[in-house]
Amino acid sequence: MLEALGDPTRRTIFESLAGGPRSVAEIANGLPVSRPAVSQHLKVLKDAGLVSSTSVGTRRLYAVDQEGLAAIRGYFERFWHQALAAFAEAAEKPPEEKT
Amino acid sequence: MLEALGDPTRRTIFESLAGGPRSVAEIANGLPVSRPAVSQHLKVLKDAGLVSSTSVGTRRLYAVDQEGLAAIRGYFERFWHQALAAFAEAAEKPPEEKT
DNA sequence: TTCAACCGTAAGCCGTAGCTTACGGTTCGT
DNA sequence: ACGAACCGTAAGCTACGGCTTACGGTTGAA
Repeated sequence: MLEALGDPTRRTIFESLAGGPRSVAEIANGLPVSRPAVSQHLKVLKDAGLVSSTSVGTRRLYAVDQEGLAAIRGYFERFWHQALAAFAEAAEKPPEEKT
Repeated sequence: MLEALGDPTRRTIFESLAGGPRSVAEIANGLPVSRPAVSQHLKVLKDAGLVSSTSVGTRRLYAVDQEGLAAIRGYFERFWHQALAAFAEAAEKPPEEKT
């Protein structure tokens, strides 16, 4: 899931969807890559559950998937708390390593 | 920064640091890769500002960098709110596209 | 001071991710 | 019914990322 956002181009595409749904051609304009490339990236993002698509006429509108974004948010939230807890615990028992 | 967490192995390493500081050899044990590989991954994570290291004797203890983690957390937090705002706005004016 | 433990870096190989071009399928307009 | 607009997928090339092996440097112990 995070590997989908690892690629810079894909992350740019994802961020361009934050302002609302967009079509493939719209996204491709303003990007230094071809339209098929964008299409492939969108497929990856969709498989990762980060975006959703709806057909409108001949166009295809892509938008950020709320659940997917929430999942990532939750991931880092948990990570954050866990790291804080470990840090606090290590602050109390300073010399206690070796395993 | 997110591209550092794109690689699965690197993400595993990062997650293994959530429970507290660890040495390179400790991390390498339990992973299906060699120690130098772990070392290289740690370098990437460090350059990305996600981990920090301290020398203890001949060992090197790596730990998650609070600031780096906070930065990522903030990134998704902002993204989340922005996406919500765009979604709410789109819910009011249904037919209003074309740019 | 010599040996062992622990680690970072260089060199090199190999798989794959990302890009482009080319093609075929839908859908709307005329 | 024909053409144009919009898009997804296949094929193929290239660059790069991740891994291993090999080496050298530093620290602590005997």
